[in-house]
Amino acid sequence: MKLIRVALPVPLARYFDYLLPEECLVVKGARVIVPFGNQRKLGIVVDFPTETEVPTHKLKPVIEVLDTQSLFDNEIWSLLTWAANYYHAPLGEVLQSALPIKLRQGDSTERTTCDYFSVTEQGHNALANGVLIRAKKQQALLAELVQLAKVFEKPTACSPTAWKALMDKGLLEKVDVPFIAQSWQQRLADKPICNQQNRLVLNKQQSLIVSRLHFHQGYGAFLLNGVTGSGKTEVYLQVIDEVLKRGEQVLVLVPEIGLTPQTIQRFQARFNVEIDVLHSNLNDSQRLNAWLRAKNGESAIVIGTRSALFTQFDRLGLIIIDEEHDSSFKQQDGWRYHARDLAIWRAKHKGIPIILGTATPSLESLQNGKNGKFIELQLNARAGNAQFSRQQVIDLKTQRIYAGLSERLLAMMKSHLEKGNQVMLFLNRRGFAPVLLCHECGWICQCEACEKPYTYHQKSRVLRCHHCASQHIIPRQCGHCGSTHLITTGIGTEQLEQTLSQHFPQFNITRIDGDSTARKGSLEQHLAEIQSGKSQILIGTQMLAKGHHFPNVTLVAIVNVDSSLFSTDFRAEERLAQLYIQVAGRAGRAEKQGEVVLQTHYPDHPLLKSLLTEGYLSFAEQALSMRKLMGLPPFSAQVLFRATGRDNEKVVNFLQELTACLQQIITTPQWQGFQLLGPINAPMAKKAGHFRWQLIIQHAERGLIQQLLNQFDIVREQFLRNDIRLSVDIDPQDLG
DNA sequence: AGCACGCCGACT
DNA sequence: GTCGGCGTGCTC
Repeated sequence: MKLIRVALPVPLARYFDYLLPEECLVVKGARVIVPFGNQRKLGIVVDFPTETEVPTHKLKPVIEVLDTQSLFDNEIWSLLTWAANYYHAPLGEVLQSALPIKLRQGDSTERTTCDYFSVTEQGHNALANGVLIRAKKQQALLAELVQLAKVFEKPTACSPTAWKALMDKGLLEKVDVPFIAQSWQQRLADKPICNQQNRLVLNKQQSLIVSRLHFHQGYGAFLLNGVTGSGKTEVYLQVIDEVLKRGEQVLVLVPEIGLTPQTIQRFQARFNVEIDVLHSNLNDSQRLNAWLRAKNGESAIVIGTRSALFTQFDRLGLIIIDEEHDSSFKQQDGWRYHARDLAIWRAKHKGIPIILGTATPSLESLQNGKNGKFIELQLNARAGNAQFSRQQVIDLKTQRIYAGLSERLLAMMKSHLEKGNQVMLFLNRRGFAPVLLCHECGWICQCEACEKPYTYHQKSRVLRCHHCASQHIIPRQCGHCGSTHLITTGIGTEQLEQTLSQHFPQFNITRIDGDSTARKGSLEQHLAEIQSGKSQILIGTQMLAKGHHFPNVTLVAIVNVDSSLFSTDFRAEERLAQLYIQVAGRAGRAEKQGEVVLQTHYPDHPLLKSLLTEGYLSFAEQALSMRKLMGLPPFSAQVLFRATGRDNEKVVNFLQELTACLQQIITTPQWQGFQLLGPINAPMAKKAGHFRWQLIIQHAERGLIQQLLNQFDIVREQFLRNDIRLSVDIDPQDLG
């Protein structure tokens, strides 16, 4: 019997050893099914130890070996092992998160034939005889399908009910075609890679950048700082074109909701090559397919969000991160990796260029530009003759306010709407009102589990906790004094919608937030309403700001910026500035003068002033010097330890012990310069019934933090307890 | 993380 | 009497 060491998807910082019959062959990176406690689990083979510390009677044999080859090529294996190390996450979890769900469940990596279909003879007859005359949808679909090749894959945009009806009637059948992998170049045959007629003429700045990237060899991180509308996408497309011509593949990472149909269409219209878009509504088989296609070199371009970073390629030649500053590139649960940072690592080790594009670079990336780690490229000429938006700050102190809207803003809205234009309002609070309280005694109706006020939802007539998603009926009486005089305070998107519908009854309103888009496809539906001009007033949370182009919006307002100006999170101002610039870019495209409005009680706030009068880069400059003064990132690296548990006392004590232990380590001279911030209450001190405390470790040298954590990993075993959970977040983005 | 074992409260 | 709550401990 041989020994194999297996990484399992459990949050334990260790591997498990199993017995393997001598005659069984298995390689590193293959999947195995193993017994684990009284369950079976799928693990990845990571090593072949010659001896083990586990007493022999505890060793169990492997149940099944699933692969004869590793599922991970060298490139991705070294990325994942490095990442597991850097983010102090169990390798088992990291490896599995890089596989499509089907492979995590033990499915075969063989390409199946089940995705191929063909129209039967009956189908052709039915179409000719007009049998489907009363089933218009089916008729149309079938007519479309006969246009395709004799054997085809299921079209992505097709009604599932019509498809099923055709299958059930036997007009359509699944065919078994042996699968033959074709590289994207073979598939392309003699068609050109790029549809030249769709190419736009580049301005001087754009062509300089394209040729600079064209002549670049090997690794290089390019920070493409392009103001909204300056033609970033065209630069991407032309650089991609060059890479494809060399026979190499391209990976494009986009933010979570930035994957707009418009962007995808633009890629598809430009290139004749195979493009896989890792959409949120792909099913597991489609994801597996896309994963295999990229690995085998069948697709040329892969576009996807964060997790698409772990796609393997036959010949990867370029990585693009669009909207580089976007916080959705940081995974917020499980192992908390930053896809942008890992993408840079990947590009560096692969020796290929990476483009980080944005109109509002993160302060981290700007600093990397200054210290020479990134090459900065500027695009500041707006394409076409679109004008810059006019901006205005409304001082709420002197204004009468209706549901958060000043009289002045209402007047501006009226004038824009009456000219037939659209108006967009941002408010970062969904629901009707964030607080329900007693007018007699001040009692606040709050969620027991999180100790935060319930948000009042008027339409669905419930109280909802936005931190744990629990619901509560609306009480008729105060829970403290019994008074029936309960009132709401604060304003949410729902209330804004109500107030505006009273104010502007002649206009339609579309609201886009987590509540109105919870149903699948409803976001797309709402966006279509806006696009078609069916509604004129648009209300939304931050999610409305990303990527969508609404040419008829001429007035954009951020209803309240004050909470961001005085936040405990040092990144809040940066995010506000990014939102503002993104939003300003939404107004006044298409030759119409746009207006952007901020409402605040503090119009003289220095960062706000520099943002408005001198623009994002000078805001960033000022924000960077403040960060430097305070020793905050990017001038230091941070690690956040978060402890959670049911018993508040125990959690505090635990984290205090841990802090004391770290304190002990860092008092020696070799560990100078560390700062321990905490233990302090996490911004969400109680969430879903668990108390949360956190500790931030900060040091100017990233390497030293890593060394300390490695040192600490040894001691960490002693801290393993089951009533308290400890999570580690390297380079935390959200201190909440 | 899961899952089993184990010990105390409100139900047929 | 038992069903089931979650505290504690373990997984090669």
